[in-house]
Amino acid sequence: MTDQDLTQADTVRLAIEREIFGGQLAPGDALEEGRLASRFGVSRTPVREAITQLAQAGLITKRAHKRAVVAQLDAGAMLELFEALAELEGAAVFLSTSRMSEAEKRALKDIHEAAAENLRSDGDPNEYADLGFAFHQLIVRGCHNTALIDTTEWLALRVLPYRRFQVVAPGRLQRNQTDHDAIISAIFAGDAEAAREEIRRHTLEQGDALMRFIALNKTSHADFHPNGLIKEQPL
Amino acid sequence: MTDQDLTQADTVRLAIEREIFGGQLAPGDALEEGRLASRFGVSRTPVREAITQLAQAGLITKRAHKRAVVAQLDAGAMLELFEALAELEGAAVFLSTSRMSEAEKRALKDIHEAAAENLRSDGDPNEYADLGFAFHQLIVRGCHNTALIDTTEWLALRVLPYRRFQVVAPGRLQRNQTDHDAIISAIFAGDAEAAREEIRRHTLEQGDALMRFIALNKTSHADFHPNGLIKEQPL
DNA sequence: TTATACGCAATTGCATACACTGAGCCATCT
DNA sequence: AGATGGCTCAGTGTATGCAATTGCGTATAA
Repeated sequence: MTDQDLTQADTVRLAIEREIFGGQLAPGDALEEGRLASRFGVSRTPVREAITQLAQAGLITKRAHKRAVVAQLDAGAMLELFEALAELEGAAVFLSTSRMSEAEKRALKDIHEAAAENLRSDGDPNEYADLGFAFHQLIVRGCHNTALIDTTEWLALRVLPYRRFQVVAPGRLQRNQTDHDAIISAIFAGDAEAAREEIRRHTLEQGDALMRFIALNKTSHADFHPNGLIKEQPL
Repeated sequence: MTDQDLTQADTVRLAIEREIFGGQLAPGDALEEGRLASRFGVSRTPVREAITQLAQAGLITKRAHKRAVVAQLDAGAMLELFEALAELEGAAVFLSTSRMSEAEKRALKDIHEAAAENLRSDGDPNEYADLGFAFHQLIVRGCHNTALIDTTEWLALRVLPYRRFQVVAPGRLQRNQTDHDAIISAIFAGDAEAAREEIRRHTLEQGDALMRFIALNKTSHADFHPNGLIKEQPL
C-alpha cells in the first residue's frame, strides 16, 4: 500500500502546483487546457479535473467559458489574507503552546537555531526562507487539530506564490528572526496568550512588509505580477 | 449580466449540496456518478466535476477508483471541527466588534430579539435554529474580511449535515439564548476580547452538546449517522 | 483616431466511448 | 473445510468528438 495510487489528474495537479509555487506560473498567467494536456501527455479530461481542484483550493480562478488563470491577489485581498492568516496562526499557536510534545518543541528550536546560524554566516536567503516556512508550519501543526491545521495551511498556500519576494527585502531577515525569538520564548514559557499576540503581530507585519515591497515595484495599480517585477529565482 | 451563467456542473453541485444539507443524502451515503447523471439528466462529466468540487470542499470524501461518499465525521474529527470553528468565530467576532456598522449591529439585535420572541412564544424550533444560524453568520460577516468569512463558513458547512440535531436537545435553546445574550452584550460594549471568549466557549459547548446528543443515539461506537440508521463504514 | 459591429478561429463545456481497477463469486487445489 | 486463483461485472479514470461560447482581429462608421 506504499503505492499512493496517484491518478493522472493528481499528477497534473501536483505538477501545476509546483509550477505555481516555483514561479514558472505566475499570478495572472492563463492556463489553457489543451496546451497543458499535450505538455503532460494526457487528454484534457484529467487536466480539467486538476484545474477544478486547484480552483476550489483558491490557487486558480475559473469562470464559465473563460480561461482559467493563476489566482491574482489585489492589495485588498492580500491584506485580508494576511489578516486572516494571522488570526489562524494565532489560534493555532494558542493551542500549540500547551499541546506540543517535547520532541516537537525541540524540533522547533532546532529549526530556529539553524535559521540563526544561517543569518550569522550570511547563508543562502532561500534556505532561510525555507526555514522560516518550516518554523511556521511546525508551530501550526503543533496544535494537533487537523481541521485547524488544514485550514491554516490552505490559507497560507494562497500567499505562497508571492512569498518568495520576502527574502529580498533588506533588513527584514533580522527582524523576522527577532520575532521568531519572541514567539518561541512565549511557547517555552507556556504563555499561550503572549504567543498568540506575538505571532499575530508578526504575521501581520510580514504581510505588510510584503505588500509594501510589492507596491514599490508594482506596474499595474491594483495587481501584482511577480515575474514582471523581480529578476530571477535560482530554481 | 444578472444571469449567473450557471454551468451544469454548478447546477449539479448545488443540487447535491442541498440534498446533503437537507438530509436526503446522509453522511456515509454513496454517490454513484452514473446514477446521479441519469437522475439529473446530464452526462457523467459534469457530475464528476461537481463531485470533485464537493470533495475539495470537504463535504464528500473520494478516493481513487472508489465510490465517492458523503463525508462522515467520527467523534474526534467532529471535536476538532468544532474546536477550529470556535477559534475562527472567535477571531471573527474579535474583529467584528470594532468593525460592524450600526446597521449591522441593529440587524444582529433584531435577529436576537426575534429568537427571544420565538422562545417566549414556544415557536417552531426549526425557525429558532435558522435564527441561530443567521446570528452566527451575521457576526462572522461583520468582520468584513472575506478570507476569514469564507474560511469560517467553509468549516461551518462541514458540520451542517449534523447540526439539525441540535434543535431536539431539551433545555439547550434557553442556554443558547443566554450565550447569545452575553456575546451581543460584549459586542455592543465594544469588548472584543470578551466577545471572543464568549463565542469560543459557546461554540465549543454547542459542539459538545451535539456530540453528546449524538452519542446517546449512536449504535456504532465511532461513527454517527444523522438519520438514526447506522450503516457499516469500515475504513 | 476612436469606437462599434461583426465574423472566424480558438477554447471551453458536455456527451459518449473505451480502458482500467477492484470487489465479489465460484471453481479448483491442498 | 479453507485457501488460492482466475472470472465477471459494476464503477471509476481517461480519451475523443462535437456544440456552444468567447475574444479578438478586421472592417466600417462617427
